[in-house]
Amino acid sequence: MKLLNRAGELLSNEGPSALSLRRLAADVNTSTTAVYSLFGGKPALLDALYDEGFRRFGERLAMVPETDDPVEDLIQIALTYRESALQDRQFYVVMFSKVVPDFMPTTETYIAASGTFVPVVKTVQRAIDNGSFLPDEAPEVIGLALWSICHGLVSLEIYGILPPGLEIAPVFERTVRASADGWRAR
Amino acid sequence: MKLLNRAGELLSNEGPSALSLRRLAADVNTSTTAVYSLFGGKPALLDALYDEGFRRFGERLAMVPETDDPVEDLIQIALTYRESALQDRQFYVVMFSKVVPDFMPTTETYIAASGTFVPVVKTVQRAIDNGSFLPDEAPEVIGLALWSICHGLVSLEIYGILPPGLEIAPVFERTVRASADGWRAR
DNA sequence: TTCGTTTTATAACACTGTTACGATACGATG
DNA sequence: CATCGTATCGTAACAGTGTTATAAAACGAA
Repeated sequence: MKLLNRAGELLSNEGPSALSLRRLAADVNTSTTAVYSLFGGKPALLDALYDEGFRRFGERLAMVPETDDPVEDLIQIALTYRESALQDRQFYVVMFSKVVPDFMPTTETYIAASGTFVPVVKTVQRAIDNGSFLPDEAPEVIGLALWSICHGLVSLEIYGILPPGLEIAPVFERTVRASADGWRAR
Repeated sequence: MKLLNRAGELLSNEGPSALSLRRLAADVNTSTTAVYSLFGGKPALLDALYDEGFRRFGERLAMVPETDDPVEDLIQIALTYRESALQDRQFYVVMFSKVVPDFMPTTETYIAASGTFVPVVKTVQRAIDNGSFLPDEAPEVIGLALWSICHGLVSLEIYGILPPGLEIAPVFERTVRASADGWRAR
């Protein structure tokens, strides 16, 4: 579908505010009505982009190889999280921020998006089975903690709210490692 | 200024999309031009709200008492962070998310907002001096890590992206404690 | 071909932020 | 007190947005 591709381009190249239906329709030589018959409106279009964003995201996270050191695997997943987000930052803000007021993903696409989180929980489970992490805490909780650190740091970075002059990449890695250490058996 | 108060109310009660200049002007029996002569436009109004939001935020964080256990103080700051954000969640999304496309705070108000972060760094410094945290890492980095965890978890919570049926408050606290433990001397 | 459904284009509606223009109000200066 | 200058305000218009009613066109099946 040309409309969806162009919408992704507009979003990536010029940001959410450039994604107007008239602009989008003109770019692919059609009319705004097409968006309504094919998707159902702008929220539905955003929903499709949301879905596409999580698809790419999940693809990249799933490509992180599985070693016999699950904690190190988590670190690599986290680093991949950041790289993916920065690579598709306009998609990222659609997925994790409120660029369009009142936009909420369909529960259907939301559930599909939640699948992105599964590999993290599985890796945490391996770390627990491994004895690296204490079994006191549910793997979902530990996974959520690591997920939140990634999300928090990356969104602060994308929005430019981080202290200036800070070399973010190494700080990100050390932070993730420190947080993982917090769950470690000792 | 009645305009700013009403803007805050609209933002808090009905969300960012209800904050239109005509609506706002009508609610205080004036005209949209007032916003332009008094503030300079909608971005400038948002800037004022941004400032107000960080002022409240910083006030609450500064109210956390200082004990002789700086690590515990950090935990309390984090819990206060979450409570404050949830209490003024509409302000929070203006401060930390992109509810209005292309809105960026003035560097002036941005610097003022950065002051909110100072108590965190100071408390981390006390924890390092105390011997609770290793001196290997700059206090800004540790502070940023804790700050990011708060931001990440809270924004996921506000946007409803968290796993349903999850009791968030205790998870939040355990997560923050685990992350603080990650920096601990051992 | 003919019928029915889907997709499309045009145009309008209601809404948004913004601004030019003129009127009003206010405060300090003469 | 009068006058001037500035700041504020109201009306109206402009350009842009998402959305929708209506009608035309395209397409596939009978």
